[in-house]
Amino acid sequence: MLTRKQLELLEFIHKNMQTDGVPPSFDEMKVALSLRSKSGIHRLITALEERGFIRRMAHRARAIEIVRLPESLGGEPGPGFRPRVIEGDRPNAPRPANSDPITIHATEVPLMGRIAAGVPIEAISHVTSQVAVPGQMVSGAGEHYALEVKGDSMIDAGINDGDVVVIRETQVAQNGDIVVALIEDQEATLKRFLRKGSSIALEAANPAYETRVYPEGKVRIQGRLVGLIRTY
Amino acid sequence: MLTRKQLELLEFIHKNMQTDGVPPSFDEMKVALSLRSKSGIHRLITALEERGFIRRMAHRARAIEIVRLPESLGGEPGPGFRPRVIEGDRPNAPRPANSDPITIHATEVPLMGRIAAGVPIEAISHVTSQVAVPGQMVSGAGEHYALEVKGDSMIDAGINDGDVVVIRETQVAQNGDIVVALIEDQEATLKRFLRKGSSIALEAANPAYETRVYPEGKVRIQGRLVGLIRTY
DNA sequence: TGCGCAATGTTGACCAGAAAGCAATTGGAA
DNA sequence: TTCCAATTGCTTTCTGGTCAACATTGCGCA
Repeated sequence: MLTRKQLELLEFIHKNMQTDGVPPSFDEMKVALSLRSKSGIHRLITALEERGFIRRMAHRARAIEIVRLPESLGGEPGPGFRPRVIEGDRPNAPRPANSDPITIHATEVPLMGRIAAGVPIEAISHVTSQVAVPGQMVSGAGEHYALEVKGDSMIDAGINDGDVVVIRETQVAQNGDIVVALIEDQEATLKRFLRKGSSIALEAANPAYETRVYPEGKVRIQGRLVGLIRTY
Repeated sequence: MLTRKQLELLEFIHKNMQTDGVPPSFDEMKVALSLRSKSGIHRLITALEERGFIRRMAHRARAIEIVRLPESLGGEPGPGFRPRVIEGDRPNAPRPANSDPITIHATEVPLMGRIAAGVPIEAISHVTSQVAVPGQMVSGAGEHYALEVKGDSMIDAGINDGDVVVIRETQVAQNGDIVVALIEDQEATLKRFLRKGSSIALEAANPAYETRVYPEGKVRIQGRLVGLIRTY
């Protein structure tokens, strides 16, 4: 599955994680493989990702994670590794009867009901079902849940009626974040968050809706938008 | 199940992986089996893949993986063997190490590169990685794949730059469907499909882009949009 | 014995990927 | 803003994989 160079790099990353605790930077890898340019490393990394040995986040320093090791290295990936085996049915790609379940990097989050993106309709209620989401969407810390969007007030942000949004639970938000906000402990709504002095503006992404401004105490952030899933 | 030659090749690949850590190239296999041509190897490899003994990626150097070995070679491919094990932990919800696999209704589809939603950029290329998608998105028949959207021409349809779209392979489309269309066998683009008599209009969802009309023969539908995944 | 057929062997052309380098740009973080 | 890491574009060289066409071998069977 891997070429010599790819294997060499994977070994190096693995060793580095064991000794240093962190993945190496591109420059460190460059030195380790005696290259003069990082772009070579970049390509090897891409190849490793494509082959499913590592996972990474773009544009993040040292954001590499070893997902599996080739048999020849025969070891477990890093400590704390808990593979979550997900039985994925893969339509039209019949697996040989004897093969193991295919493992997919995904997670399931609870669908907690609907959220208004126009006039607030109803507060977050109970779990209605589970939705699978790609793993990278919920990476990092925090609890996550999903909501179905009702209304068209966020349409200019590419959030349509019927979309499912994935929310990370948090009490804080930065200017410009799209958040789930609970207004006066009553109504939950999905809006863009803007702090203006001591008040908070909740701005729709649709000129037909007015921005509403509340004093700080009236609004509680419940979560921040981290993903969106739409099925046609 | 296997012919003599196929078994011989499989044995060689296995030995090679054990000693070198990497699968042999076609040329190395050619030498090992005393052949004068790689194409014989190509056929044997194809046969082994068909019979489920190996897995591979087309057009990739040394991209062979042994999935199982015939009983005559002693069963298991080796300790530590784990097909496609990919991390999928749920942050803050650790499970006991010995827990059973959790079944999630999800599927993985190959990410095939980028697609222009503005001016066509590049045709669909090769697999860059895999993305997990909710099961219901790819239900029904057909092969599926994912593309990363470049450009803003579908922005009024809620498809933004950087979104990942999930495509079901098909050669036909209905009026109003959003499709991946290959224009003059050259450029792939994501547009709304509209048939007007014997010509086909590919319409952007952004007033800044013109609708382009082609004679029927110039446009080939490659797939239909069935889902969208966005990570913030 | 000779036919059909599948597996195998060979050649050679062709194209794509792997690897490497340098330069320029973008993105994130301090 | 400044720094550093990561990404991307482009080029070159070499290795590796694909494919079509055709020849050969060996086996089962009428």
